[in-house]
Amino acid sequence: MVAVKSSEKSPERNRTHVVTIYDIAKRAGVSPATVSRVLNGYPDVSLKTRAKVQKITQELGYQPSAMARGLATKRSMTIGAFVKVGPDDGLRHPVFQEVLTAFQHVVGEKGYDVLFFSQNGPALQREGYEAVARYRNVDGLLVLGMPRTDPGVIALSTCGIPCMSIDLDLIGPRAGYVTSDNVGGAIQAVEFLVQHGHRAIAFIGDKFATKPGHDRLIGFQRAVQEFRLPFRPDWVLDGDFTEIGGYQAVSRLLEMSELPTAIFCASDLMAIGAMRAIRDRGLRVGEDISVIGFDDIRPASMVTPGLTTIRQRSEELGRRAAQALLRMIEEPTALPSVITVATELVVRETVRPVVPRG
Amino acid sequence: MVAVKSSEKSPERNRTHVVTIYDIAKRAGVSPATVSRVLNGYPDVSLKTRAKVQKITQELGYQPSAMARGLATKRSMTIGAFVKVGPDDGLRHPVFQEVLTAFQHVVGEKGYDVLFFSQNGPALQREGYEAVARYRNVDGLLVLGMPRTDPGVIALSTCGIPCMSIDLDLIGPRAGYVTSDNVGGAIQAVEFLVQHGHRAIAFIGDKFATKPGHDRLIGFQRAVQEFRLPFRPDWVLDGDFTEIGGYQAVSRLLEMSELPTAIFCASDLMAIGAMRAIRDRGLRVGEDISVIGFDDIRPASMVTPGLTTIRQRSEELGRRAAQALLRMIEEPTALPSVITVATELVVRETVRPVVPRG
DNA sequence: CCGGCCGCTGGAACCGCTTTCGGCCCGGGA
DNA sequence: TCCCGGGCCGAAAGCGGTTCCAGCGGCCGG
Repeated sequence: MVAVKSSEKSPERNRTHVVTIYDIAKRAGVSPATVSRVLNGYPDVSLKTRAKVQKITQELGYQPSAMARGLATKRSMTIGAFVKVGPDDGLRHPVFQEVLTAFQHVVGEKGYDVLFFSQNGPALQREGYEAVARYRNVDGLLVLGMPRTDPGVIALSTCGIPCMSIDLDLIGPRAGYVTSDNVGGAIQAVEFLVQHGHRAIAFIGDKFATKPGHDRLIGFQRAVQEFRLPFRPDWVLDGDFTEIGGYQAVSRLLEMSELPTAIFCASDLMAIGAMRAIRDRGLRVGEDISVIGFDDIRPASMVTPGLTTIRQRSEELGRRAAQALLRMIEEPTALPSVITVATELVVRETVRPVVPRG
Repeated sequence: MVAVKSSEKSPERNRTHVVTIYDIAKRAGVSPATVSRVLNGYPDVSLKTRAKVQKITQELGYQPSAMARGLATKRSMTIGAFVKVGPDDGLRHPVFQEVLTAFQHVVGEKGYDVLFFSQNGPALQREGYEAVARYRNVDGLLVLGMPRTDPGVIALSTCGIPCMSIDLDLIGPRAGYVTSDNVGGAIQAVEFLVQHGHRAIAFIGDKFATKPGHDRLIGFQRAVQEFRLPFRPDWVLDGDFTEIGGYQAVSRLLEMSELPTAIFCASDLMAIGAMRAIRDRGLRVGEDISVIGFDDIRPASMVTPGLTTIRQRSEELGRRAAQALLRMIEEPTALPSVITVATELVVRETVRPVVPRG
């Protein structure tokens, strides 16, 4: 009898039946529509009904379902993120970490969660970026450090989903981006070197696959021109934006017959590699060869001597991207924005006045 | 006429109507059920129908909807992640980054994406962790570095959703965790110090809010006992697991009348702070005072002298957590596992043989 | 020759929630 | 007194899939 009773008279307490708004409705003697209304805070419900529904909602331990809601609403309160993966990239890259935390913080306040797409998943491999984003029904997209060489990534700019990218110039009707003033920052770096008497300056960059790499080289060249420095093509090397790459590039550089007095590395990681290369060569960084980096990642302040560098305001990058994205999501007519945030010179100890060579 | 035609004769091409399996079904002259079957690769569909449906699916540019599928299926192919936020935590913490990338990599292969819950969102604040996880219908949970002081976090261990945590001992019917062998690692560290003749050893830890902090202290104490070292309570200090905390703790330490010959820091960040404090005090790290850290984060190899430390195999932590989680998700009867992964000593330059004091 | 099984397919009931449309009731102005 | 408008609420049609169940025809064994 007990068994019968429990399975017939209170079917809503069955096994693991999740409680729905129908359960609430039945128990409160109202319609599901009304329950939905109070749950969503619509105004046109009498105080009495509202109170009753809320009470029962509590009692039953009701939990809404994002999937059901999303299906009906066509909004998921989710931001999808494509972030570059690689040995020194993605979650592993200090700049990106800051960007991401800041980003998540501001979208989080509005109730969004962020979904990291796995880039080795079968779906992405087969269907491509846009398909995955659409599949998950994300309200917006963050694209972080992805290479511009991937056509699938470029396609995101025209897919209609609001989209902000960082370090990649995706623009489209619903796509904008934010980036540091990389060329300005590079000029800043060279200028600082020049102020210390350096005129023989090498540049370590990347294969120009990334926008920052490209822009920083542009900035370097522009500065060379502006300050009428000698330009030596064999002094611009590829360091792949990694520590080891920087090490190798500078090792090669130091074997040349004629040496620069300063090295501008387009990333701190490369700069740190460069510093090691210099030391391994028996030279002193600062005294013998000045080094300046770019990014101002955490380790820059930890190494000795402290790395002078151009700081990216990563927290601001993330914040601005988030704000712009939210705007695009919330007002369908909002135009996409391209935002560039200024860099700032942080001087530590790796740049010293040039001393005349023997 | 044209207008009429386009709005009456081909309603499926209306505005932005997303194409559904019904559209495919109609066009292929089959039922939606059949379409669903071929889309999901069920075997019981004739080759002819299958081919036709696939062709039309292509033509129409059909995209499935995760929300609809999830609603019907009760699976979301999503792993939810709660990761600690804080100035030196979460995405910003080097160990966690490795863990996360590895984790995402392995779950990604199985088609899962990972959803980072925003911890400042209104929902989480109001409803709590479990509610949010349930709301999003995640198939599994990753809990990373969350404090054990939060009852909401503890509750996750019994919420029924498969759950793996790292650096936090959540266990329950569907909850396990993976952690480094923190006490073993700490013993390893002390042992190495002892082998170099050190007997006066200080310990910098945290407020014991975190499991790693707690366990490393336990390990330290156990080692002290084992090697019959003098135990000085005033030589165990709180460094808050941050660089600045380590700096401050060691600064205080160095003002004492009697100094240890070596310092064991329960994290590399603190160790790096410690190194700076030692230098600022006019002492040389290594020569005057040895330092050993824990974690082996990237900067550990970048500072000079290179930091000797106990490495956490973070990549393995993430991988194992992912594997265990997948197992729990895929086989409902799988028992939760608690996994501990061994640490490994990496010797660089901050530990030197003790020299007798003046 | 007939019953039954098997391969294939369609019908339809969900999954849990939102939202439009309209109805009911009540108060107030004409 | 009648009508209109507004506050409150219910019915029902989706949103896009999945899956159980039943049905149909053909083939095989008895």
